[in-house]
Amino acid sequence: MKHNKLDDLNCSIANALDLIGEWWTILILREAFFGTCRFEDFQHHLGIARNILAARLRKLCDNGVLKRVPIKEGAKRHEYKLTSMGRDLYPTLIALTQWGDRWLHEEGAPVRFIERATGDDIADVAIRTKQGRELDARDLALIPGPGATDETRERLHLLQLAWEKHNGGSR
Amino acid sequence: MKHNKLDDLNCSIANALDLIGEWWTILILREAFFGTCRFEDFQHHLGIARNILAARLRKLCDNGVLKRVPIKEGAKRHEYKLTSMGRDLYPTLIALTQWGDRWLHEEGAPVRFIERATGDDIADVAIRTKQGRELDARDLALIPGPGATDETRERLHLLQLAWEKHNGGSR
DNA sequence: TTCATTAGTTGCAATATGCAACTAAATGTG
DNA sequence: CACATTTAGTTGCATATTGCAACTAATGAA
Repeated sequence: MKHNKLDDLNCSIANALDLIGEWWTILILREAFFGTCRFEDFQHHLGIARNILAARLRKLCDNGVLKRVPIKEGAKRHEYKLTSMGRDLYPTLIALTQWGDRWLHEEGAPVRFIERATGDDIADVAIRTKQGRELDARDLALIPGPGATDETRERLHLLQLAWEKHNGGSR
Repeated sequence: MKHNKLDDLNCSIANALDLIGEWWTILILREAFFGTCRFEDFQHHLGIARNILAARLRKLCDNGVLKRVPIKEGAKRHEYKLTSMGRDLYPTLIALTQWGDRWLHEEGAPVRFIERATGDDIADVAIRTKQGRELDARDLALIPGPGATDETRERLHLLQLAWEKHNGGSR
C-alpha cells in the first residue's frame, strides 16, 4: 500500500511505521534480536518470500536500523546486524511481546526474558514518571512538544477541550 | 497479504501482529488513544479508505481490542472504545513513539506525554529487572517459558550455544 | 577446478488497498 | 411527524503489494 501520507504527518508513530511498519519487518527485527544475521537464516526461520526479505533488509539498512557488515575481516559475504538505532527498539518489541503473552497466551509465555548475568526476570514494561511512579493510560495527557506543528497544536488543544467537557465537570 | 503461517508460530510477537500488525491498525489505535471513537472521525483524521477502516475496526472488535458501545443509553449509533486489552497496548505505543522521537525527530518530539494530575513528564520506556535495575538489550537472555513448544525450546537452546561460542570464551 | 551454498533478482499470479460513488439507517430540525 | 443531513458503512473497479518458483551470479570449501 502507499503510505505517502504518513511521512509528512507530524507524528512519531506514523514516521516510525513508515520505516518498520510493513508486514514482516517487525518479525525480521525479532529474528535479529534473536541473533539471526544471515539472509538464508532469516528466510528459513520466517518462511518469508526471498524478494520481500531482500527489499525489507535493504530498507532497514538504508534507514540505519540494520547495518551490513563483512562476516569477517576482508570477506565479501556480509551479515545484517542491529545498529544502536535498531537495538533501541528492544523496549518496543518486548512491550509488544509481553502484551501478546498476557492476552494471547494464557497458558504461559513461549519465551521468558531474563538478565543473563543474574538470571533475574525482567519486569513488565510500564509507563512511569521520571520519578519512577507507574501510571495508567488514563492518567496521561498529551501536550505539544518542541517539534509540534501548528496543526498538531490545534489538534491537541481540541483534545484537551473534549477531555474537560467529558471529565472536567465530574471531578 | 496472507499470514496464515503466523498464527501457529509459537511467538507472541507474531501472534500480536496477527491482530494489530496490519497497515493502519496501529494508527487507528493511536487515534483511539488520542480519544477518537467515531467512524467518521477516524476516517477524517487518518485519511484512510472507508472500506479498510471498516474492516480494521471490525477485526479489532472481533479480537477484543476495541468494543462497540452505544453513544448513549438506548442509542443505536455506537462508538469504538478501547477495552482493557486495548489500553494495555499503551506501553508499546509509547515506546514506539519515543523511538520515533529519538531517531526521527531530532528537532524535538511533536507530542509530549505528561501525567495529567501533576504535569510530570513521563520517563523513557525501558527494560528493567523486577527490582527496577535498567538493562541494555545485550544484557538479556531468552529462555523457554511455560508455553514454549519443543520447537521453541530447541531454537532457544541453539541460540544459547551460539552465544556461548561467540562471547562465552572472551569473558 | 568443481560443486554446493549463499544471496539475491525476475516474471507472473494471487491478494490487499485506495478511491469514489452508492446505500441505508439514525438523528436533528421545523 | 416529515424531511434533510449526518453517520456508518458497502460495492466495484483500478492500482499496488506480496508470494511463489525458477533463475543467476558470485563466494568459498574440497
